[in-house]
Amino acid sequence: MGRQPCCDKVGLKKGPWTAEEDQKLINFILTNGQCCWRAVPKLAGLLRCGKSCRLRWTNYLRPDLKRGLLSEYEEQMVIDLHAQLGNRWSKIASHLPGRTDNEIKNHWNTHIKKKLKKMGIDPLTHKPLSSTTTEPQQSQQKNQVSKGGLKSQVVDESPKEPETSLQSTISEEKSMGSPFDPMEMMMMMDNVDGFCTDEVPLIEPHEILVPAAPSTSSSCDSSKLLEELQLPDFEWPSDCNTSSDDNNNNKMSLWDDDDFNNTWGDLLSDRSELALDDSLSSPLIQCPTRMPFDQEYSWAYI
DNA sequence: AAGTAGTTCAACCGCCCTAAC
DNA sequence: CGTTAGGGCGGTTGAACTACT
Repeated sequence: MGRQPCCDKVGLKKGPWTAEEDQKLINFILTNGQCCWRAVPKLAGLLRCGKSCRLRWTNYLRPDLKRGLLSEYEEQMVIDLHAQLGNRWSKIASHLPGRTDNEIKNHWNTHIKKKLKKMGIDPLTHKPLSSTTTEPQQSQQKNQVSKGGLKSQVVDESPKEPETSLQSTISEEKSMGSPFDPMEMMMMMDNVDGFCTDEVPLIEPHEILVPAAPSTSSSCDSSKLLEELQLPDFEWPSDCNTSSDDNNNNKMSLWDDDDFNNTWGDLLSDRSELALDDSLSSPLIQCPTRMPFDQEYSWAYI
């Protein structure tokens, strides 16, 4: 007896997301926070499976995402964390604010792997290529194992480190005499960004945007829901079409980022065109208090 | 300019884990 | 305690883009 599919795939759309779909998803999550993903497509009016919505949100639409290539810092961080954690991309990503596991995985496969090979380092073992077994054998092994679903064995090819904290793994790394000192890196990032990534939990948008979401919100009645919410003062520009608007820049300083402006800005700028419920926009604009995350965590690392 | 090969990355697939029943 | 559903994760795919011939 196999598992039932996560959703009824009949009639569901696949492939690239359109701007309209993005906007629907964004509006829904801004309004309701992240609730049951399975219900999201239905409630948001999307012909997508819930999983697809979650992926789209976490990998692309989340406002706290950095876009663009990884910096030198981040790249080095990924390399070191990979040496410690293996292909546990989500764990690696959790140490890089604004980066997704998918993004890091892709970057690893397309850039870092090559880079390491060029440097004569085996990307799997992080040891000089000459001292490791040939890669074809390893990757073959890996494929066999992963297809068999025995993930614990896959992990074995990376250094043994089941669930130890980064701190301890870092000390191991230090004792191994790695030229790269991740602790130092963390300290540096701490200084640069004003927080230590280890200490700051990644903020989920529902925590940010719907801090007072009532537990009885199952009905997803936005007008009622919004009355109960104390939404942060996002001050969405009422008219984003005026591109060189300084006020807008100030208002959007949290996400002072081209990509953000290209995606969210564009999407939100034509809210009216899609005949959105006014109740969606007004609380966001009128709510007087700016949330603490704004100052403390600030997405300004973008 | 056209064709081909290589590269990138968003999205999908299928398995695993875990909480709820 | 077994079953089920939902969410999360890592691996893979394929369309779009770029570089090269």
